[in-house]
Amino acid sequence: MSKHELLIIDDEAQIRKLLEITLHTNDFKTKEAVDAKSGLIMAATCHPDLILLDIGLPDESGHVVLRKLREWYTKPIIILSAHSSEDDIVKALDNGANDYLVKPFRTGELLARIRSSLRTTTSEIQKEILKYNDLQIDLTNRIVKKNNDVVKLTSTEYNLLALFVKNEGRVLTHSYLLREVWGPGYLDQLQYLRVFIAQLRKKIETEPNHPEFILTESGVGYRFVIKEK
Amino acid sequence: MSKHELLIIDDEAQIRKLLEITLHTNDFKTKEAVDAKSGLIMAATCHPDLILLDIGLPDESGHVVLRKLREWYTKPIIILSAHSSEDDIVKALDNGANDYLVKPFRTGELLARIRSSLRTTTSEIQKEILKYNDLQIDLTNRIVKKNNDVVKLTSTEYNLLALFVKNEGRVLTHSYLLREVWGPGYLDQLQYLRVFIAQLRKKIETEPNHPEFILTESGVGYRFVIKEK
DNA sequence: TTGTTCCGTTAAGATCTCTTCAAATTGAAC
DNA sequence: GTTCAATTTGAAGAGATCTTAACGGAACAA
Repeated sequence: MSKHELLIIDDEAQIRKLLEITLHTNDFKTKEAVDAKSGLIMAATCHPDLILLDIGLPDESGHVVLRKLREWYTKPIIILSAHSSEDDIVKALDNGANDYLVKPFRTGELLARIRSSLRTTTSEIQKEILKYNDLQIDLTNRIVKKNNDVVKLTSTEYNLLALFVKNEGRVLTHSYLLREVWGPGYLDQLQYLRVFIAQLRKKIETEPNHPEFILTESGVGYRFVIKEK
Repeated sequence: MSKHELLIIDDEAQIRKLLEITLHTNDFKTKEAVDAKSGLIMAATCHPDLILLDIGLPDESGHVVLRKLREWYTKPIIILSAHSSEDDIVKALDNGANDYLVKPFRTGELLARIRSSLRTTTSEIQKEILKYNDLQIDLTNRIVKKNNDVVKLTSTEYNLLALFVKNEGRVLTHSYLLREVWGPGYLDQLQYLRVFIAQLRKKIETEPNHPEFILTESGVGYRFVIKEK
């Protein structure tokens, strides 16, 4: 689980401290800003995964900050506010806020709303593209490229490669690979593995007979490694 | 602006009536269900753009309904509940709810939260008209053109194409396509998919037997790609 | 050296999956 | 009910993928 970085924009030191402690104990990283101006700058420079924005800032209304952020910032913004009037809430939500919590808020609820917001916006986009020298693997789109050319893999070849990538650096035994890719009924079909390893190497290795990525661990299995150049 | 269709799952006739009136005057279409069982069936058959779910249903807990919905339903779910305990809220949000409103709620706020939820999940395609070489797709008006001639698509064909366009470059598995276009009860009707892919290709591809846009990923699904020329 | 074991490579046939066409069925509009 | 368009079903052939088996090479021990 990669740590999400949140930006807190709030002028009250007490609230910032509370948020910081709560968020850190729940595995989030935080950045903090005390007013609108520094908040906008910090959002632009550190690209947080989510912004907690106080609506009552000293230098400028949070509503204005929200509009300015939304000109370019597409990730979730949760409003924290002492005002609970319907007008404020509707205005904030229509200006692009993802959620609105009235102070004093319950920390458990805040955390759940943060998780919910992060979930909905990262599940769609969350592009997981891995690059190993001239080999590039896009796990969400199921695309593999070698020297920027798309490599056509069959479904079994892809499943095998994905398994290797997810266990980079680790030795995967013959039986583990067979079980995961073909199923528990194929534990003795070692030959399948040999054939498919050969095919994969032919497609993704620069020199298939001197493999750089898929190494043989004789008598045990195979290992996918990345040699940094 | 195309009308969004919302599904209301609530056992109180009074609330349903209130929601119906509020939503209709704000340009939403609604469907209604009075208990968990009919709610789940209706969600599966009419594919609403958002679900308003009461947590206190007569036949089954809303939490259970929420979990069952989230096994396949990916669009927003907003919880309406008489309970305001933090436990309930956190549980619902962590089970996949996008928002949680405590009854009695303010209708203006509800509407703003609905708009906010719909915005985040449909914001992907803001471009009005998409142009891919000689293929042109207008998602807001449901018009598709090939070489500037309007292509007549049936509703199923269009839904399929729209789904591809929204997920350009990504492999969409057979089951995903079947679930999104036909519904979760059609996961084994692979043949439907094959027939409709063929029809779509005949209509939008220059050479239907050498597809340029809709590519086959044998054993997995299909992928919509744009080859920059 | 010889034998053994493990691994890599290749290619042909078997099998699974996809495409295509067409007929049957459904459902909506009149 | 009739008509028409759309969807569903079925079936044959084409295509892609998997399976199998045969062979050669490398590593290692006797």
